[in-house]
Formats: sequence, structure tokens, C-alpha cells
Amino acid sequence: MIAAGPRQNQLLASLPDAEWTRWSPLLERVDMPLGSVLYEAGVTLPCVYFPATSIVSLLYVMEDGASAEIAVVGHEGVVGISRFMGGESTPSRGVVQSAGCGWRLDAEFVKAEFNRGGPVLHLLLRYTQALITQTAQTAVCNRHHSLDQQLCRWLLLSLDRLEGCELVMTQELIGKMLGVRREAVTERAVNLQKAGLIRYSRGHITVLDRAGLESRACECYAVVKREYDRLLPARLAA
Amino acid sequence: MIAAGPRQNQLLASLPDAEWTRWSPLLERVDMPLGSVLYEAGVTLPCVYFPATSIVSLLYVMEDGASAEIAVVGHEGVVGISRFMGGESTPSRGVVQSAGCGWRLDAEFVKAEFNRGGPVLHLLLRYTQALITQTAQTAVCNRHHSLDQQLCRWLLLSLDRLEGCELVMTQELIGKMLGVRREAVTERAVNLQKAGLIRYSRGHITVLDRAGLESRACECYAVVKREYDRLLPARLAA
DNA sequence: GCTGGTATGTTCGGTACCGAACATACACTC
DNA sequence: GAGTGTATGTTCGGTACCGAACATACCAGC
Repeated sequence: MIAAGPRQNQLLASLPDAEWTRWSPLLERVDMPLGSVLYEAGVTLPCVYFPATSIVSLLYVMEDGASAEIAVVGHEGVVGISRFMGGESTPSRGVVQSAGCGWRLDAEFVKAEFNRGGPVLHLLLRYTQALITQTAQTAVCNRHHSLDQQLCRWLLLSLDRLEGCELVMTQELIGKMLGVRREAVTERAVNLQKAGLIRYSRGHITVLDRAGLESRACECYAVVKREYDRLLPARLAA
Repeated sequence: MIAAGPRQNQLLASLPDAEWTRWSPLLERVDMPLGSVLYEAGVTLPCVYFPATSIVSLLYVMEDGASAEIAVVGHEGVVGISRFMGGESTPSRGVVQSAGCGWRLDAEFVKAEFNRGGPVLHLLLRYTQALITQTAQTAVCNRHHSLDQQLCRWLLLSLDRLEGCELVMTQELIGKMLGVRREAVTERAVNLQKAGLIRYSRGHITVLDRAGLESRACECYAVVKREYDRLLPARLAA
């Protein structure tokens, strides 16, 4: 297990020394419990978050209350890109999907660092491009692939952002993320369990056969992973 | 009708004088016929395109040949954001969805201008955030809304990027963009025509009742439009 | 004015998911 | 160890779209 420091976040870990010296005194550790909302749609968030052991879902909630996940952010990324992209807010919401901890910084500070240009600018922009790819692939996947495939993709995306192979996550929650009914998730989960790929009980899902999930998922997972690997600095050894 | 100059493109039109002086001598007018591919998935495109009267679809094509539109770019935007975002390529393809003309610039030049910081950086980043919103909303729409609603949304997005109210576009092509069968588009189009909202024949679609389309579309269209209006400089008078 | 190609229209069986209702079962509290 | 709340399991009718097959109809060129 990696020591629980700020550099568990890959973006923070990739900062050159000069930047790190400026940033590290300002980093504030935050606990991120399941379900907590980091920012609301249309609201300017005061802080930018760098998840370490937590996973954050960017979720769009419709007028009728239905929801759908836009993208997911873990230790590889940052929550609050609108603060340096210039729009200051977005129509989506940031919700903690897997409890853990992370680090935060004043958004104005990050914005100022971003506008200095150089490594911070380029690192954050490459991350943003990766995030765009994930969002785009979510659109494609929602259009063409079965819930079975999507669930596999989603489990894999989560797994990549966790240590170990257990997700603390009810099927109800997964339904909210994928934008389907809880019952539909249950049916698919039953099948995955029968196939020996996962095991679960009351909000705990253990992945037993990662390779099996990968072969059952659609191409979307691999496309996104390849782009993340290509665009971002090498991952820390797990 | 607006004079067919580079400043028909809203991003180019928003450049401050200093930038415009540097950019305008380098702008090259390009004809963009229906179906032409501006860039392929995974390939570094040499130029960045600023559509004027044309519309470009960012399209993801799957391994089995099925496709789905990620987003659409017209006179409000730019094609080739990966060249300044730093990834240099993306997994999607840029295809001309509505014939017209546009302007292009050497991508290295745009990248250098972008990296100077200042107005160019901020303009392009705000545009990129708008594009992210469109992509995200496409994901949501693909998940939750009926083809009927999606077709209305798509027609409106196209209409906003055209002068007049006629689209030159077969139902086959629309199917490719929306990621559905041509027959499904036909069924919905028949209904829209019966309802008096559109009229069409052999690749020409005329919108008769824009307000009707808006009320039949899902909230996604309005969400995206609001973000574009918020994030980008005021549109040119139509 | 006939012909060939492209665009649109229609039908039919199949399926994946929805919405609702209800059943079970585990885990914590007292 | 009984009771309560949450998580999961199952069923059933309905519907939107798929895949395939085929019909019509417009336009261009000869």
C-alpha cells in the first residue's frame, strides 16, 4: 500500500519540484465520504479536488430526477476543471462514488498556477483531454452497448481507481450512475456472479476475474484506458 | 447574409486586433464538401479548422462499423482541439456533415499562439469547455431520451449552425450520426412531417416550425445552448 | 419516356430494457 | 432473538428500438 500522501494523486505526483514546492504547503487533506457532493450544477466551486483513494462521479441530474454519469475521476485526475477552463461551473454535479480521501486546493490558486503556463498548464490540459475522451466514449457506449457490457466497463473503471479488488457500492447506486433501474443492475449482477466474475453481498462487490470482465466489456473500456495511458504520465506502481 | 469572410466564424471574429493581425494573413479558405474527413481517429491533424458555413461532426466509429456522434462543430467553434490540448490526436473522426466552407490554419501556429496565453488561450479553453458540455449532454441524451426527442435536438443543433432553415442531409446520414438505423430515422421523420414541424424530400429537410421542434426536444438541447451562450462571446447577428 | 440509382416508406418478429409490484434475506439494534 | 431497515431477487406486461426484407418513389441521364 502506498503511503497516504498527496502524491498518491498522479497529477500531484507529476508536478516538477518547483511547482511542488509552491503547492505542497497549500494542499489540504479532505475526507470524502460516500455520497458527498463536491459541487452542484451551475455553482462555482471554491476548491479543486485531487482524489487519492476516493472516486468521484461527474453526474448529470435531469429535471425529472433521473441521472447519468458523464465520467469518473479517481487518483489519476482532478475534479473541478471548469475552474481553470474558464467557465467556472458546469451543468453536472460531482458526487463521491467511492469513499476515501483526497486533497484540495483553493481554485483561484490553481487557476493562477495554470495561467503561468508551462508544466501545470500542459499537465492539466492533457488530463482534460483524457476526460473528454472518457465522456465521449460514455456517449458512444450509452448508444450502442448492452447493460451487461456497460456494467463490466463501469466496474473496470472503478477497479482501476481503487487499491484491491473490492468496491463498496450498492446496486442502487450503480443504477444511478449508469442511468438504469436498480432491478436491471441486479439482473446483470446475478449473471456476472453466476459466471464467477464477481461476488457481492449487501453493498460489497469483489471482482474475482478481472480478465473475464475485460473480455465481457465492450471496446469502450479499452479505448478510454489506452487514451489515459497515452495522455497522462505513467501511473505509480500499484 | 453575412459576407463570406473568415470572421463568419465566431471564434475568429472574437480575436482582439493584435491577434487578428497575426492570424489573418495565414488563414486559408477551404471548401468542405459533404462527407469529407478532416481528420481520422488517432492521427495528428496538420491543420486546425474554423468552419464558416459548414458543419462538422465529431464521430466515433466502432470496430464493427457502427458509429455515433460525439459532438457537432459549426461557425461557433473549431475542429482540432487536440492539437492545442496537447494530445495531438483523438479516438474520434471529424466528418463534414453539412457542406460549406471554412478556414484553416497550421496547427503548430495555433498551438504556439495558444501557448502565448492571454486571449487566445482563454477563448479556446472556454470553447473547449462548451464542447465538453455538448459531449456530456450527448451521453445523457443517449441514455435517457427517445429517438424522437434526440432527432429534434439534432435538427436544432444543426439549424443553429446554418443560415436559413434547410438542411441538406439524407436520413441515412442522420442515422449514422445518431447511431441508429436509417429506418428508425424515417419513422420519426414521417411523424415530424405529419405534425407539420418539418418538410423533406430526397436529402433536403426544411424546418417549418422551430418552436415546435424545441418543445418536442428534450432538455438536452436547451442545456447545451445555454452553456454555449454563457461560455462564448455573443453570436453574430444572424 | 425509359432506366438505374438513390432516397424514403412499411412491415414483422425479436429483444433489451422499463415500470411496477412484490418476495426474500441479511445486518444491525435493542 | 425479535424487530426494523436496507439490499437484493423475481416476475409480468409494455414499449422502443433492432435486423431484415421488401415496396415505393423521385431524379438523372440516355
